[in-house]
Amino acid sequence: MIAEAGRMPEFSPRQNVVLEQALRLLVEGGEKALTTSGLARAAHCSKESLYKWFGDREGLLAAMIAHQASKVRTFERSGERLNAVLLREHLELFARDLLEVLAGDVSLALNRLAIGQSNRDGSKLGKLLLEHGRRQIDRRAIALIDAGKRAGLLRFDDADAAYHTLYGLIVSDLHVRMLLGEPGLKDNARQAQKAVDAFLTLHGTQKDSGEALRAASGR
Amino acid sequence: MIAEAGRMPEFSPRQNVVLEQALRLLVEGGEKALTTSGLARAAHCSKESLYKWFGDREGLLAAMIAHQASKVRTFERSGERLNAVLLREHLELFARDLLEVLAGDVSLALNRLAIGQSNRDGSKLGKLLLEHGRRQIDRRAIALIDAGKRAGLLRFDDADAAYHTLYGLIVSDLHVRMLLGEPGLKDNARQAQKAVDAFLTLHGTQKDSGEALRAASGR
DNA sequence: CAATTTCCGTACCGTACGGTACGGTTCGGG
DNA sequence: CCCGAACCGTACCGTACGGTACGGAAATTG
Repeated sequence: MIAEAGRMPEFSPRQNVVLEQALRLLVEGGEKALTTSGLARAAHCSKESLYKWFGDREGLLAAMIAHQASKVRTFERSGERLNAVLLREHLELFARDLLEVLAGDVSLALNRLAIGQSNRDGSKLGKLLLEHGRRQIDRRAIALIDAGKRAGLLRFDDADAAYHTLYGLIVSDLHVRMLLGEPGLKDNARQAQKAVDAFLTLHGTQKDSGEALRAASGR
Repeated sequence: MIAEAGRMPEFSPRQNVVLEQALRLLVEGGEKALTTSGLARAAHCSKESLYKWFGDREGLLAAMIAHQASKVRTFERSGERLNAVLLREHLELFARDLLEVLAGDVSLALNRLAIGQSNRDGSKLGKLLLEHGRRQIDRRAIALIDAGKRAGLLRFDDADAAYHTLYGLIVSDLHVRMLLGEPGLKDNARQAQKAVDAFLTLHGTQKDSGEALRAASGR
């Protein structure tokens, strides 16, 4: 173990190119299309190098998840002072970002891959995907609603429970439906508004309606 | 096409036994464990019979979904007159049933299977799973909340949207987490209560708290 | 420039899958 | 009782995968 944990592995540029090709193959053709031979051909490298760099197939899959996660850094700017309008805007932005991320090609492909493997490998990939892909966005949301509580705009006992409520209101069963092949929503922004309205009805401290606030803030 | 639609295929008893074995193999070992040879061995039938009965592998998977769906008939008793207590109880019962179904071994295995195939076969299995496995429970819930509205106990514009809200409050991201290999909840009933409380806060017409109602009804 | 390491492309190996073919057996109808 | 259909068990075929081995090219190092 090295002192600087959390950002240790990180691959060489050449390896990143290979991982990018691997993701492309996975997105285009699913798990069956991601073969060692196929990846070597597509990325113009040798199978021998693949096994030297990533160990075996599972190591390659794990590397793909880590690589993808390293591309989605979520910024946390919690500097500004919150008011009701700002909180609502940040919540809606989070909701739209979440819906967009979940509907992304690569996200869906990786989730399908991990789910497909999750009952024969002891769900190692599943754990990895949840930790790498989810922790970032979870922390952003919890930090936001915690700030809302400190500013007296939200009321709840358990931040984690409140966050799960928010998540459920935003996503409902959409994620699973998309994983099963259904198309996404026509209007993510509308869904984000509705979800945040409901969330503020449940946990907000002010009685103003979403409509009124949106009218007041000029959209 | 035969006149009696909706319950046409239905397999012979022998075939149902084979399908049951197929589900067992799938639950125990995932998709990789469900091979034609393995199934023939486990079910004491010949591969030739499998191909005669189900066509090919995909036909077998579809038959497994249909077979499983045929076992989960949901009863609709909408006779009795609704009041606030009764509505809440029915909503909580629905929530508990939903959580229990989603956490079931066979349900998780079939969902994993369909999701794993959904980006290489045009999501045919995904459609099938959503239609067979979901329509029943969706209709039960929508009938319930529609009855709630007719009884003046619920208020909403779009029953479908309200149902999706209820679903999100009950399930949140739990289904995906379980598909990825995480264990389920410790207490489904508690989660069901919380979700129904929130749903009634959003769409109920009466201001009584869940706590008060539960105390009044003696649990 | 020479030595050494890294890498590529290909060929190869064992295995296991989906699907087919076939001989022997069971079983129900005439 | 006999015939045909359905079925079982097994053997077989072509294919494609994960993983390894090897010879030669390219790049790195001193």
